[in-house]
Amino acid sequence: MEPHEPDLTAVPVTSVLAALADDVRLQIVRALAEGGESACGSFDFGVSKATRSHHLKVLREAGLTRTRAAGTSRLVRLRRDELDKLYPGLLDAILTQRPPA
Amino acid sequence: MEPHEPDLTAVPVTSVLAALADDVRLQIVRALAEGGESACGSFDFGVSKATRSHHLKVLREAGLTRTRAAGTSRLVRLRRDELDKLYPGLLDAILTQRPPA
DNA sequence: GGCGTCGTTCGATAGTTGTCGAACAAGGGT
DNA sequence: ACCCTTGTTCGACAACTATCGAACGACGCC
Repeated sequence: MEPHEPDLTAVPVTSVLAALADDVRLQIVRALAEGGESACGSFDFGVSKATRSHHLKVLREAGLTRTRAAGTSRLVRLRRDELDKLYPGLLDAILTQRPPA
Repeated sequence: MEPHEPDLTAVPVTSVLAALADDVRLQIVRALAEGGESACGSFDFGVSKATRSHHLKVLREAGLTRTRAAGTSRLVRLRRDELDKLYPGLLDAILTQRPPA
C-alpha cells in the first residue's frame, strides 16, 4: 500500500484547514509538534483505534504528516518544514496554546 | 436580532479553522481582506443568497467577521486586528495565494 | 507454526453541513 | 401606499464525516 502522501502544493488550502479543524486531529498534531515522530498507538485520545486510524489517514492525505513502517508499528511525523515553508506561521498560530481566560 | 458576534478568545480554534475550511467562505474572507468592508450582496460566488447568508453566519459566529446594518444592506468586515493578535500569521498564511504550480 | 500486538479496512449508524427554493422581514424610493 | 431590493429564516434534501465493532493483514516473538 502506498501511503498516499501528496505533494503539499497539490492539496487545496481548504483540505489542510479541514484536516486541522477537528479536536482529535489537532491533539495529534500538537503531540507530534512536541514529541516528534511517534507511533500511531501513542495517540490515545479516547477514541477507538479505528477512529484514530481514520484521523491519521485524514492528516496524511491532507499532506500534514508522513508515515513509515517500523516493524509492527507505524511511525508518524509532522511535515513541519514543508508546512512552514508553504504556510508560514500557520502551525505556530494554531499550536500556540491561548490563555485560558 | 443581536448579530451574535462572540469574543474571539471564546471560540475554539477548531471552529475558526472549520469556518475557513470552505471554498466559498475562503473566497469571502479573501474578498474582505482585499476590499475591506463590503455589503453581503457583493459576494456572488455562484451560490444562492440563502447559502451566502448561511456562510456569512458561520463566519460571524466563528468570530471572523463583524456585521452592521446600513440602510437596506448589511456591511461585513474582517476582524483582522483581533485575528492577527490571537493567531498571528494565520490569515497571512492562508490568504497568500500560492504559486499555481 | 502459532499467538499476540499493531494497525487498516469494512459496513453501519448517527450527526453535521452545504445547498436550494420559498416564505418572510426591513428599508428606501417613487 | 406600493413595490423593489436586500437579507434572514425555514424546511428539505443530499453529501460528507466522526464514530464504533468486527474482520482482516502484517510483523515479531516464543
